[in-house]
Amino acid sequence: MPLFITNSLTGEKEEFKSIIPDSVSIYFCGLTVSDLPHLGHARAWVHVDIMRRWLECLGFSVTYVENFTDINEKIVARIGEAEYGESESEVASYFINKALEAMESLGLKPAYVYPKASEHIPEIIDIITSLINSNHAYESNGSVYFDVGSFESYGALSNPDLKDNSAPTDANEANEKKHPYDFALWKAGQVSPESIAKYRNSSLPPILEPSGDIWDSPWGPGRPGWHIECSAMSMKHLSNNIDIHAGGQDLMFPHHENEKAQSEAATGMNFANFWVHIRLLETQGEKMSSSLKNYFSVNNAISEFGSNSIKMFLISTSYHRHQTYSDSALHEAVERWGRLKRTYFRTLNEVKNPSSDSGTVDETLLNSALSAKQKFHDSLNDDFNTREALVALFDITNSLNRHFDSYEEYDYSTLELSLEILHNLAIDILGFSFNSANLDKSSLDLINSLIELREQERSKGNYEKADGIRKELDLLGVIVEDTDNGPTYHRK
RNA sequence: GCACAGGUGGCAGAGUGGCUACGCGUCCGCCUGCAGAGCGGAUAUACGCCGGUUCAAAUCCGGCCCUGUGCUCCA
Repeated sequence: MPLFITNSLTGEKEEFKSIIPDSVSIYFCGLTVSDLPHLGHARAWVHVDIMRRWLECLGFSVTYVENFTDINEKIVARIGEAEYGESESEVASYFINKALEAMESLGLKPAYVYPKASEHIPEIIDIITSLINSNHAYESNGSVYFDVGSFESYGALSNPDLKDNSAPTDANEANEKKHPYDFALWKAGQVSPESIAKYRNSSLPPILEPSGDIWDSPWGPGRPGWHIECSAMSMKHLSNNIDIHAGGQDLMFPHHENEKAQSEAATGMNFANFWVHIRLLETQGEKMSSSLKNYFSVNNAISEFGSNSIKMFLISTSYHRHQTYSDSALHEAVERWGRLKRTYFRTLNEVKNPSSDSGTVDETLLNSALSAKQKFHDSLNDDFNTREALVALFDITNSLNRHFDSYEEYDYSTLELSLEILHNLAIDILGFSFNSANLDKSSLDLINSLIELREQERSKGNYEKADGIRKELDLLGVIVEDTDNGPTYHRK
């Protein structure tokens, strides 16, 4: 079964074909860095990370680019707040570092490059100039707007009602534009105090002077529009025609619609062949977002539940359906991850310290492992259905546990094969990590001697002492479990 | 209002014409010094509403209701 991806442009699941054989370009519309990344961002990241890993697994060489929007009124609004910084660029780099940290703790594969809007002003000016020259854009009072009427297929992605002349538009821009849907490519001057007032923390002194960084341009000093930044970065770091342009569902209009229009008007080429939109994470009936102040930051979530459990939660709903955050859903994810991990280590410990080999192949286990692998592949090929892929993983864990509980002697060759499959699917493709942080040698020695001591007490029947030691270990974050082959432990 | 996506058991969430979803939770049993894990079984009469097509509909068609997102800050 070949890979099928839902293309927002057509609304259909389409067979994926890359522009260049064996090579895929992906651009992901990254964060506007005006706040800490939250679980909603993590959801998009984790799903795109799996898409990228799966394409690599299919044999494609993937060039993955993810930008940071570091020019934005919301960033300006936070100047002088807490330790964020005294200028737009300082605030932006503070939050960029936070985002990069969050990505690392989520175990995401790094992008080929993380371009920043502020470092692409010459490219942005070049595109705007060519749009003006080809009559797709016009200058007005030192600002430049894209002329929506000049681009025939405007609206193909999001289907807005262009006849609606009452469409909401920025009051300050209304007089400068020919059509309400025309959008700014370049905005004259700095950010006005009024336009950031609503984003400014009310406990802070208001910013009274026009502020934010500005750059020179043929139309006078000003700032680039939001949409043109991504066009410039995508074209520079990938090409004029890329395979996949991904982002959150909330970016479809106006951001992606406008990116597509201006890019295609400028180059005459299809900007992206596949548009992929990740549906949003909701909490209590509304989307999780910085502006609604209902978010759970990635770092807080990870320190409370651990990176793997968070990932388990986020991929337990496929990317093209929205997901609801709740405590019980998180709890379920913690349990699901625990089940996967425990079976993995149960098998690994057995394979590392084999007892007697049955010498026969457990056909049930073998077939289950092989068909689960196939099911996993089919699931990801079916529009990256991560929930179905997880089902395949649990098919393997169930078969392994059943094998252990059904026989006295084990089929080690199939155990090893199953373990290898489990490792490949869970680690290489879904990006989980079975290795908890490494302990230093003295901690390991301490744990081992405590476990040994507990065994001695147990063998003497001193269960009270043994349970006390188990409790101590628990406080150290170490869970001891007694099995037929002696005690094992894992970290919380 | 317009556009798009959804509505599935206690929860969560796959499934696109006939076949137990996986899981979490709850209950019972086995195992165990205990705990945990695991296994076995049970529970859940599930498919928003109303029509239609069909031997057969959660699945296809039509209408309606509801939810979310977007409609110039947003993953």
